[in-house]
Parts: sequence; structure tokens; C-alpha cells
Amino acid sequence: MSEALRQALARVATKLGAADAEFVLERPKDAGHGDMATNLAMVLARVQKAPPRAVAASIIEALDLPPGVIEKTEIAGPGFINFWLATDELAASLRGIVEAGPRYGRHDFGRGSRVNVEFVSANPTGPLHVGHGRGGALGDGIAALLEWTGHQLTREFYINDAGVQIDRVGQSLWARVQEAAGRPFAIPEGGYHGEYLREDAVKVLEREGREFADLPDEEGVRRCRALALVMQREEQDRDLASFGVRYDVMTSEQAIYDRGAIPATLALLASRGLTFERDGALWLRTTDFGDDQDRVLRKSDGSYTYFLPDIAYHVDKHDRGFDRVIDVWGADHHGYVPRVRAALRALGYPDDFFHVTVVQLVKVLRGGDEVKMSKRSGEFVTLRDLVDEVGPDAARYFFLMRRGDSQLNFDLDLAKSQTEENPVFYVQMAHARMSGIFRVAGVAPEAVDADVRLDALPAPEDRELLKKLTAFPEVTARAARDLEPNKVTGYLEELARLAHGWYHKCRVLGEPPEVEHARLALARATRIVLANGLTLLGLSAPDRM
RNA sequence: GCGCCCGUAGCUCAGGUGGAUAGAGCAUCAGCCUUCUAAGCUGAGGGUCGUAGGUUCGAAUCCUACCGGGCGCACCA
Repeated sequence: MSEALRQALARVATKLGAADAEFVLERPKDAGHGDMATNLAMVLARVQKAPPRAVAASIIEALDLPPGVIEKTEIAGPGFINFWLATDELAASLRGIVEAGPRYGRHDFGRGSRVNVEFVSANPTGPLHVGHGRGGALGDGIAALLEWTGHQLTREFYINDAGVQIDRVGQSLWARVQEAAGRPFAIPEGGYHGEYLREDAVKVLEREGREFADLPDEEGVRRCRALALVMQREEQDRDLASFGVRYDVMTSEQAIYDRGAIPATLALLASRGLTFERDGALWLRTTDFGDDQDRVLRKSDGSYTYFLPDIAYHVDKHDRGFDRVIDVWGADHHGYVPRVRAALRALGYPDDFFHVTVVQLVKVLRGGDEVKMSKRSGEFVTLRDLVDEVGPDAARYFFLMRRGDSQLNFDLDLAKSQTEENPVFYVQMAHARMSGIFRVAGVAPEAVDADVRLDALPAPEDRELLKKLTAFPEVTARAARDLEPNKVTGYLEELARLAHGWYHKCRVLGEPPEVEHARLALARATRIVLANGLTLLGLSAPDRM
């Protein structure tokens, strides 16, 4: 409903000679300011060199809208124009929600755009921790938002299976195999001391036989490296699946090497004159593209830095035809952003091709105290433990409800509590209550048509709730634009609050037939929006709790 | 030392890209309600938007400096 108004205002701006005017059309928090308000007059006042309130009057004069949309306009404050919508317009919105059903809130403005969202991408060296969980929830939420707005989307996981770290896991696992066979052993320098490798070693001996431990060290390490890789990947996939995250593409770093992409990328950079030699190493001139120092691609000992395969990987994504690539990285990698951006800029990719969303660290709280990550005690660190304790819905919701770039306090007690203070519970309960009305009435929500007159909704709560429902498409659009799923959780909490209040105040069943029918339609629409929001975020929308 | 992120009510956080008297939830206080699932309603108190300057009709929002917290700063991955 706001779209028609927005377009009408844009037409007026054009007529007044300011076609590119950037104005805001918003829903005022103060009910006294109408249903919609715009600052267009104040924006135009600058160009027109006229008092804002006078400009506002001429805007209203020039506004051409079909009849039955706006009931009243008003010039207020320094030059805001406030609009009150006609009730027929709201009734039409109610029908629109019910007709769109599960598609309500979707858009197609992203049509034709191919986007890749890469997230988690944990090293295959151990179990996922809570930070990965946050990256997983956020990456998946961003992906879902882009899908809802019509983008063609690929969810991708990058496996760092080629580096030194995986070698060290292989050595560490081999040591644990020796331990499990009752032999002297030593975890190598820089190796992995986690308990999980002990368990893996036992599995290895079960699967491969006791004589596996008798292999020469070199072969044992080599085979342990491969086994560890498979086992850790399986573990991670299982954890991600129980968390509701699935991928379209898994890309192996090793495969990029095997394909010869490394020398190819090096040649590409060199042919463009972007590299130079110094102190026996090969450098990329990233300072020409916004980095604060040049970066080494090939070390003086002839081996490559991690930077080069990373460039090759992004070149690969570009060559696969994506218009846009979004990487979700942990805060500990954010210093790495400028050099990758510089490299891609150097290759001539558009600036909006590459976007990094950084997730800050997660602090887990129990009983008000921080749960420390402790290797010694093996205390609660993994995503699996978290999901086992609070469930996948609460875990996802808590990771999503804050912006990625602020630090997150994950309150375990709150996440588990079955009270209104717990936002997940609160939102899901609102959905369950809407469902409960139909259960008691003995009718399916789908059987209730939305062909109602709005005068049949007598309470101000009816109208407030409906107005909130009509804001949902704007929320998904804005959340997708900003890549911020927390805008959806925030909206759902506001909607749930209104829904609970409405439920409490406005009786549905047993009212006069016209009122009962209209409120059933409103309950149906509310249930649709709550379900769509929850589904978008990868959460369940239970009918009873 | 340098770079990036953050700093808004007692707590946790919003704040639609510069607009109206800075908002919500929780907590506190005073009342009410107990229903289609108890997880609701009304009101009150609570703020130097980290600090100081600047930009302009207008700044929590943009710029500069400083303070505090976090992360990073390799020919590591």
C-alpha cells in the first residue's frame, strides 16, 4: 500500500523539477502523525528555496492518487506531510495477505542477479564452535533474505583441506592412534590436543584394525591425514544439518590446486603488471588498490601464501558467473578484507562484486556468568552442545537477533526458558495462539475467506495489528538490502506483541457473525505473516506449544 | 604504534541512511486482568546518545581529535 503512495510522490517530485530527490516515506511511531509520513517537502525546500510548509502544500495540491486510498492529509511540524489511509485500502491489504499466503513478503527485485553466499567454511580440523554457529545462522539468514527478494542463490562452504593445519591434524591423530594402541606418543609442536581426536583414534583402530598402528610413521601420518579430513567433515556436516543449515556447493581448496588454478591466477596477475619481486619473494601491489601495504603471493622459499589460493578461489567464483559474492567471516579475519578487496579491484571486478559480513564474537552466559572456552576441562564450547541444550530454533534465533557487527551475549538460561521474556518462545507462541483459535473453532484457517468489510473490526487493536501486517514486505526488502536478518527478528517481536495484545483484548469466537468472520480473517493473516517470518529465518512455526 | 568494529535508560538492544518530544523488551514502582493456551493491559520513574569540537535550517546519525571495550596488524593459516 505504501508503494502506490511512494510512486505518486516521486511523480510530484519530477513535476517540480527534482526527479532524483531522495525522500523518506515512513510509518511514524506516533499515531498522531498518521499512517504514513514523508519528508519530501523538506527535501524539495532546499532546491526550491521556499519554506518547507509552503512546498508541502503544493505537493498535496499536485498529488494524483486514485480515490479511496488516502482519507486525509496534514502538514505538520517543520514540513512533514502525514497521510491517513482509507479503511477500504486496509481491507484490500488484508485480502492481499491472504491471497499471497506463503509468498507474502516475497519480492522479485533481485531477479536476474546471481549471488553466492559463503559462510562457516571452518577448517576441517575439529568440531564447530559457537562462533561458527553464529556465522551459519547469519549466512543462511542472509541467503534466505536474498532468495525471498528474487535473487538466484548459491550457498557455499569452502574447505581448507590443503594447508599446514590439516597436516598437523594428521600428525596429531597418528599420535592418538599410538596412544590408543598403548604405545608411547607425542602430540607434535603446534598440533591439536582436543579430546575428540582421542575418540577418532579409537574409531580408526576399530575400522582399520589393530595393525593400523604398526604402519611406518610416514604412511600412518599420511593415512591419518586423509581419515581425519573425512571424519571432521562428516562431523561438521552433521552438526550443520542438525542446526538446519544445508549447502549447494562445497569447494575444496585442494581441488583448486589440483586444477592448476594457482599458477593460472599468478600468471593473470603478472600479465597485468600487478606483481613485483623483492627479497626473493613475489608481491602483489595491493597498495595501489586501497590496502595499506603490499602483500606476498609467493614466499622466498618458493611456496605460496594463503593469500594466493584465496584470490584464485574468488576468481573462480567470478568465473562461475556470480554477480555478487558475500563472504561471512569471523572477526578474527576482518583485517584480511582490504587485501582481498584490493586484489579483486586490481583484476577489474566492480566494487560491489565482493562483500564481507563480519561476525563478532559470541559470549555464552549461564547464570549470568560467562562460560569460558576451556581446552583443559572440555567445558561447553561446541555448536553441537549448544544445539543439544537449547534446541535449533532458539540457537538460530539468538544468533540472528543481533547485528553481525556487534558482540553477542548468548544467555543460555533465557534461550531455554518457556516464558515471554524469551523472544523465540514469545514469537512462536503468538503463532500457536492464532492456530489455537482455528482449532477451537473447528475450521481450517484456509477455509476462512478474507472478503470482509473493515467496519466489522470495531477495536483500535484490530486496525493496529492489520497495519503492522502490511509492513512485512517493507521489512523483508530492507533486511535484504542491508543483509541484516535481525531486522526480521525485531519486526516479529513487535508483531507478536501486538498479536498477543489483540488476542487478549479482542474476542474472536462467539462475537456477532460479521465480527467473528472479520477477526478470523485477521487471525489467518497474522498467522501467515508470523509463519512466513519464522520460516524465512529457518525456524519452526508450531501450531501448539 | 597503525587499521577495522563497537560505545544509546539499571540490563539487553532498536533507531528505515540528516528530520517531529531519542524508542522497545526486561527489571523497578502503582493499579487492573486471569479469557479462543497463563506467558496480557494501563500508568510512573529512569538519558549530557562515551567526551570535546566542527559541518547546517536541523546531528544518536556526517567530519576531526580524544577516552573506553573488542578484533586484527607475518614471506602464519
